[in-house]
Amino acid sequence: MQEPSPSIIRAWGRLIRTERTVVGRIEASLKSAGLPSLHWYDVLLELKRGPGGRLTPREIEAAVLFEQYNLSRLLDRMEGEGLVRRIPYPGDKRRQIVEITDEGRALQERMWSVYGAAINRFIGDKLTDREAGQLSALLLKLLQE
Amino acid sequence: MQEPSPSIIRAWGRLIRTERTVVGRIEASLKSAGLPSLHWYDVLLELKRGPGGRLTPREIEAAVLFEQYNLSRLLDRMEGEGLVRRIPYPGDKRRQIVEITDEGRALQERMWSVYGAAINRFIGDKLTDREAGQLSALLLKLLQE
DNA sequence: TCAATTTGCATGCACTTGCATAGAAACCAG
DNA sequence: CTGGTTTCTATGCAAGTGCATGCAAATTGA
Repeated sequence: MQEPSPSIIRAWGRLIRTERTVVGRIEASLKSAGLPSLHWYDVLLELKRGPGGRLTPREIEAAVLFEQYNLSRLLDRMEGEGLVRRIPYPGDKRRQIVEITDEGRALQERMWSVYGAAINRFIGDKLTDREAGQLSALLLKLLQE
Repeated sequence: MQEPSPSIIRAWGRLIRTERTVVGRIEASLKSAGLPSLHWYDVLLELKRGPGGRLTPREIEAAVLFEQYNLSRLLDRMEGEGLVRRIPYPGDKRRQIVEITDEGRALQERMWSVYGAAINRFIGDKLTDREAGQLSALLLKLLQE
């Protein structure tokens, strides 16, 4: 095997470590405010953005990169909390539509007030907009293919 | 709350998504080679680097950013597989020393041949060394504090 | 048109992680 | 010293995740 170059290895290590650290900090902010985790937020936000606050599980899955079975059970829990509602998909009985409830919208907003502040604190305060743009561009290269 | 700027939000989203995607690709490489996960590798590598192949759990924890209870149980499993050995810490009966075994070293090497190749493929092929350096520098800023 | 395949979602089971806390040893302040 | 505190590791229990597979509905193709 051709050894990866030191700068590549370093970048990879930093990517993992940084993600873990920043996610940890942000999750801690949410938790200490008594709010659920980022996964819940991701789903709520996607739904809110979807047409009429609705998406199919497959669409959510693609947007947030969860496994099908994990999303299925996450939706169970969120439905149990009254944050989303599953309704039948007209014309295809295999599929379903997930719709965000008013309660779900309210939670998304409450979460954003904490989450947004955490993003400011743990990212916004550390990078200029220009640097953030550079970072996004570099990360995009890794997503290719 | 002061809304985070769009470029900050975008960078944050990319960070999570990229990490998730690349980790997923690399884990898939390991799995399809019948090898254990990155967490195991991280522990093996830290130990191998430690003096005499030894570290305390706390040292490993700090290096790899695992939770104490998760590391404790991961070490149980690794010890069960004969990759690692726990030995008493002289002079402090609360503590312990974890030592990598020959089998552990062998596994670390087998994993690296797959892992290193995956890093090349999923990162090395997508970034120049110069870009990797820029990425590391930007991520380092996020780790500060 | 209908058998075979694919698609969408759910679920049993084992494994892993999070949380709280236990228990033992070491440390520290008076 | 010694009683209270801190440090280090382990663990019971609940929650979350991965894997394989199930079932039902839709789609495909000979």
